[in-house]
Amino acid sequence: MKDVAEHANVSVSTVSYVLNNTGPVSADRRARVMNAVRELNYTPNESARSLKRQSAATVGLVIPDLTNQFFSLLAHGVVRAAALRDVLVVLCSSDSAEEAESGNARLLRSQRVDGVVYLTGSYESHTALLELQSVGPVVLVDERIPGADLPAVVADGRRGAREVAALVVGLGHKRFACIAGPTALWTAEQRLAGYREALAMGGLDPDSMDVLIGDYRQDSGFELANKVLSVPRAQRPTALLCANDMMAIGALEYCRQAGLDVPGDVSIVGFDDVPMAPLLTPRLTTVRQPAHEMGMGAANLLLDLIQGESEPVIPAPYPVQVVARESAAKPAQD
Amino acid sequence: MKDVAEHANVSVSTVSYVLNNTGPVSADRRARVMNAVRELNYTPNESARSLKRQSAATVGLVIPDLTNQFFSLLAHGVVRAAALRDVLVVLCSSDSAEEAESGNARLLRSQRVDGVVYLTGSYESHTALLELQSVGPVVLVDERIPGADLPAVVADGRRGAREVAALVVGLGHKRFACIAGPTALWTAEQRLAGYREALAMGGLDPDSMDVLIGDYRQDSGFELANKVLSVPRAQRPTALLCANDMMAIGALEYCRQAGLDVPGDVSIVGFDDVPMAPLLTPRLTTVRQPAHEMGMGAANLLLDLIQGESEPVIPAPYPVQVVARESAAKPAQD
DNA sequence: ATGTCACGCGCGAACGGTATCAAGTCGAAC
DNA sequence: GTTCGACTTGATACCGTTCGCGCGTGACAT
Repeated sequence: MKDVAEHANVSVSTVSYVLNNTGPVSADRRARVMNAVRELNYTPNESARSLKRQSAATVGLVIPDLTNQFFSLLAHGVVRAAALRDVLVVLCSSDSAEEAESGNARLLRSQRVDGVVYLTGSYESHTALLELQSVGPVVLVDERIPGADLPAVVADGRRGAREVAALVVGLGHKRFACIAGPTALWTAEQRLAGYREALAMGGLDPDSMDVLIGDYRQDSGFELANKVLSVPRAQRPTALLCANDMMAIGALEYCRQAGLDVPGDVSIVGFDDVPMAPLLTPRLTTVRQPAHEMGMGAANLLLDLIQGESEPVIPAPYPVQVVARESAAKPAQD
Repeated sequence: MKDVAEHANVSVSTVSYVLNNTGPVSADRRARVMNAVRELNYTPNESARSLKRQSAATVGLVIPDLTNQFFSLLAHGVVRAAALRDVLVVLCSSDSAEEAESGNARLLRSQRVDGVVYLTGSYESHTALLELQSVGPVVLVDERIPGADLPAVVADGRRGAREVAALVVGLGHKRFACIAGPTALWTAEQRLAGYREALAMGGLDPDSMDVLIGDYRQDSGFELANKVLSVPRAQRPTALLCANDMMAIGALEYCRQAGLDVPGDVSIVGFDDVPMAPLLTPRLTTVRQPAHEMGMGAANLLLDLIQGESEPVIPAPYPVQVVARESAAKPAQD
């Protein structure tokens, strides 16, 4: 920068002024500076900037499982929105407990990021989250924590669940089972509530539905499907409501291995509408969440929060849409 | 830090010494400092550190398409390995041309990252890459650039392609078509070469194979399958070699829509073995690349390069493994 | 008992910017 | 012709760390 100043015959402050568009600089000096910058191929040192400014133009993104396409779509949205505002994104995996802990804890509190977008997965320790919050803004995605009122970007999961379950009820199913998400998770709870509402509205007893708790991963979908479906046909549920697509995929896989026909023997629906959903056999009936938009929304919300200008405008729940495919159909006539 | 020093009745330099384990410090002073650190809940300011040290303990990761599970697995490997060495990862999408350009260019040259792991996708502008290289180490993953001798982490794609093609040849197929990757990509070329070798070894004329150039995305797989398969049955290839799984999935989807049976009418194989591959119908025969390991390998290589101590030990190509499933079978008897 | 030496420790100067504030220039108005 | 003010510009302190030096003190050898 000193070089640039010399080269342009001005002082460093002037260079700073033109680079940041702060302070008035006459046209010719500005031009001289710009030329010098170009000739010297100069780029400001961001470390120095963030040191002085006490902000890093960087946000953290903690994500439970990149393999879940719903999360990668979200991540992409975050990266995109951040890039549009000239902000970098550092990626943290919270796949395992240690990763979550070691990574997140030291992350924020070292001035390397100005805030974080937190996608919460199956594993949960809210303490880590609250600790994060003490250092900078945190926005939650696809989750909401009842106690603290953290800004959160969510979709209308309850409604989506209700609608997709209503669809299945409308098909004539009577015996339901549900592979739910971790009870600690608000969204999981919402979806379950939605399912039950739909049953009730369809004149069915919500309590008759078998509820199994999964962890949003494919494996647990497989195992729980095994548990709930490997019973005599007469007691077997004819419809399986899965709280996300990964678990639905696991359930589908179980059925395939167990020789159960979907939707002939059992209807299965998921939640999220990951890109993979329409590629399965049968194509998965599910509820579409606008993952990419939610990611962008979260990033923008966080950045607004950080800049602190517009006070936090927490977005309304994003609309969801049930997409009916082939994995749910009329139950076989008994 | 000054607070810590005061609180422990030592000078700031002493604090720095104990925090970095540099310089000799007596036991009791060290203890006092540690206590003060704990009591004050102090964390060093990383911006200041990187300013002084001229390094950021951060690497960049540029990735073409997070939705492709092969890439997300790789990304996870990179993040994991980096975390193990206390290094942050900033994520850059090179999904579209502008993203690639705006993101990458300013990324490295601002001292915010010490190097980058570059996953090259379908879109390519080597110029951007070379520019990156002028500022810090760059390691390529799943790609190699003939001209420049960049350190690269690759799998033995040629061998994998040869073996999977040999498998299909062994099944008795005679009419082959291939949906290849972009010709600009070394790995794409390697795989194609492998396919041709296998044909030759099987006594078939490699030039008889129809080669279509895709871009590694699902859509192009669909379209090219359409192009090559929508011909009278007698001329239709009985085996379709796809240079990655996403395109194979597209091809599978085309067959489904066109009413073509796989593998009855046409056998299809992919490359990568993404987690989704065994979930398709039919389960996709493909070649497994150790994506996670490659990601970790790349990160470790990059970090070695950055530390500059051990001179770059470019790893040998990672072994691949053909995994035979159901999408390739004997051709129908004519 | 005294001179040396090594080991611990603290001072102060960078690292590369930003922003405050005082100084300087110039035109206009009295 | 002088004063005032608007508009630019430059010098400088500081952001939080790291690290090269030099100094003081204890131990050891003579």
